[in-house]
Amino acid sequence: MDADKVFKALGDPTRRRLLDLLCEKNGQTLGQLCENLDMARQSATQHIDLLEAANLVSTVKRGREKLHFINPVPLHEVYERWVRKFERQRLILLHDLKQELEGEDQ
Amino acid sequence: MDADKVFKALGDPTRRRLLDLLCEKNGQTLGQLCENLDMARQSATQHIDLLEAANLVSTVKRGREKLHFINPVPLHEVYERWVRKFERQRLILLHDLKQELEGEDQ
DNA sequence: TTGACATGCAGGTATTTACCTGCATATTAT
DNA sequence: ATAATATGCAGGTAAATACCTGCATGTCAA
Repeated sequence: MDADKVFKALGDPTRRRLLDLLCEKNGQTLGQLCENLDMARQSATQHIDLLEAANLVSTVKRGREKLHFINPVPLHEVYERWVRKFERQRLILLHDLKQELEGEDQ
Repeated sequence: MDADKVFKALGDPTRRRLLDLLCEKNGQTLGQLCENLDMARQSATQHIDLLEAANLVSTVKRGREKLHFINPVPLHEVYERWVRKFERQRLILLHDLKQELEGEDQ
């Protein structure tokens, strides 16, 4: 998993919209996705290229069409690497912050 | 939660390193963090500003020092909004993809 | 109170990003 | 074969990003 590519891919509203669109209906063509985007098809392609580079979307050519599918694995890995670690320390960290802030008053 | 700010903040190795440093030892000063970064202090400040804007880090002034604390809440919200949704559909989506690919061969 | 220390603020630059337009290619349908 | 359709490829531009340097401000300690 390339955390950089995954987070950068997710750090754009157009690309998150694309993932949401594919969540609603998987396997859509480029044209179908573009209907919901309000930008030139070529621009959408560039966004999709980044999603593919982050391995968040896989594509399959069918004739002249390109079908797009979500790959949830990198998001799962992001969760394992980043979220769980923070979750585990969540209460501890909040406790530290509270103590530090209280220390300020004394 | 501003997904854009959170993901953009996470989409940079220096900022993820900062979060890891704070995970190791919460409440570090700017100077302490900079010792581990290999860039000008002013550059590190700009990264920290983005982490603060994304609400991933909170700071407290103590005398001439600035202490930094992790806030795990936005990561939790990112998880709720983005990861769980995809996890839920994980097997279904892989099944869809498998079927689509098999359909290609026929 | 003066010097050392920790941080803030103001710019400047090179790279990356997010768009676009124009044209080329490949596939399907008539 | 030809026209319509779906996508690919090659550039060009404006804005955002990630660095930097230089100087200002505020705090502590001798």
